[in-house]
Amino acid sequence: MQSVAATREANAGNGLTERQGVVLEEALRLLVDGGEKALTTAGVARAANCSKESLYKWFGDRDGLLSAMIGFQASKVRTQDVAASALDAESLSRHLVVFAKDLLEVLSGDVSLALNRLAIGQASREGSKLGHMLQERGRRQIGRRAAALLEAGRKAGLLAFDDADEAYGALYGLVVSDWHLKMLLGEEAGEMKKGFGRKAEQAVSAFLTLYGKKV
Amino acid sequence: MQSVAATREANAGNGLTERQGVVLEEALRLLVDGGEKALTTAGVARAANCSKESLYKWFGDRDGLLSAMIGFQASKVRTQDVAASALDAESLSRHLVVFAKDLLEVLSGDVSLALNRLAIGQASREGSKLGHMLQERGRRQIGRRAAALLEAGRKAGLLAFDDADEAYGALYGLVVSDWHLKMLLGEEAGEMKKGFGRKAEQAVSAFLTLYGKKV
DNA sequence: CCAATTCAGTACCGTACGGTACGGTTCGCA
DNA sequence: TGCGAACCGTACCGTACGGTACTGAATTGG
Repeated sequence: MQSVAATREANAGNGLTERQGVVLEEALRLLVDGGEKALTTAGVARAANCSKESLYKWFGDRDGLLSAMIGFQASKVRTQDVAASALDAESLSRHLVVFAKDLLEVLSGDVSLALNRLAIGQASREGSKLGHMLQERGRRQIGRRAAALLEAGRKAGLLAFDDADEAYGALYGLVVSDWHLKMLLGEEAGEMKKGFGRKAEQAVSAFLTLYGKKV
Repeated sequence: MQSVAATREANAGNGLTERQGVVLEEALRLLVDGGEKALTTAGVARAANCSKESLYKWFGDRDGLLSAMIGFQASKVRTQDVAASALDAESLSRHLVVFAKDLLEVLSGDVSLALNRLAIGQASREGSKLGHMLQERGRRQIGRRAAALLEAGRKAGLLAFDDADEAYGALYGLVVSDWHLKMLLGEEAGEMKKGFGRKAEQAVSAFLTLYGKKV
């Protein structure tokens, strides 16, 4: 995720130069370390060894910088699709557990938490532009991966549901419960991560109880 | 919830004078309307017709004001306990649906969303004091109500679970899914509220499939 | 009727931030 | 070698905020 290759790809996808990518990386680090309050234009310029003038030239204003940060980070996250072939009950369960663990890992990541906090903090005013962006470019991605997995399960006769969104909502809720909110509120994520594996398996087991086709 | 009686009770519980309660009420209104950025000391003083000096005398500093706002709001929410007697399968289900609807109503409330956004925004620095406070005085309350309900269901032989926290986590996840996050990110809550009833019933139905004792 | 307390209203101070302007430097290119 | 674009570093400006100090009015208790 943090590799130079991923960064370069993200730049290309957003029409950013490499230098600008480095600056955004540094801005994200500042945001993760100190929250929105630490994300000042002067601070970013100092940390990235660039001038404030360049920041305004590249990103317009502070909000433009925030948007660029979200877009930049989102374009670094690539979700590989699962081969829809050869699904049996056991492999479906395994895929679901992997998905659940990935979901928990993503949601508990430093940068994800920081960006969500940022967007939530700005949600009151300004029509929640950042919130929509985060929703669209972040959650939609992982939602599509889940939808594909669920659809494959149904096609293979292993899952039974009418509304895919409803089924996904149940899966998401069983996996995440209120952990995301707790982490957003500042609960130490370090100690929670140990329980992710067990939590993911329990959630998938419950999900299959609800939506798995009886055998 | 917004009645004068509730306000007075909240004041008494926190050692606040009536005047201070009015000020906090006004501060909450500012926060709901304009987010944290709109919650300036001068703004609160102007809106509440008090002096900044009084604000600092009563609450110490800005953080003290924020803490007082959370404590004030939390002490206005009273969760009535359910009579543990006369539980049959149908009444348990009904109670669970009511709980689920209440939960969704609370989480989608203006003040709740604003305070959660506030605490989340401050979670990066400062050891997330507000986050813990919100967690302790807000979620714990409703968590206890749910725990009591689940325990009553188990005592009556209607529910089967080993770990009450795990069962509550499943119930919470099924009910809330990712709606809370979406609302925190700024999704219009107005249109969602119509679906609360159906959502609550579906969630309870799923929960009973998982944890209801077979008959 | 007076003294003490409380508080509203305002003015004030230091600071920090967003945004702009400018001088100096590097680098690519003709 | 000369030229222009890009850019760093810094200085600067206006504003807004947190927090403090002061003044005058209202209230209270004796």
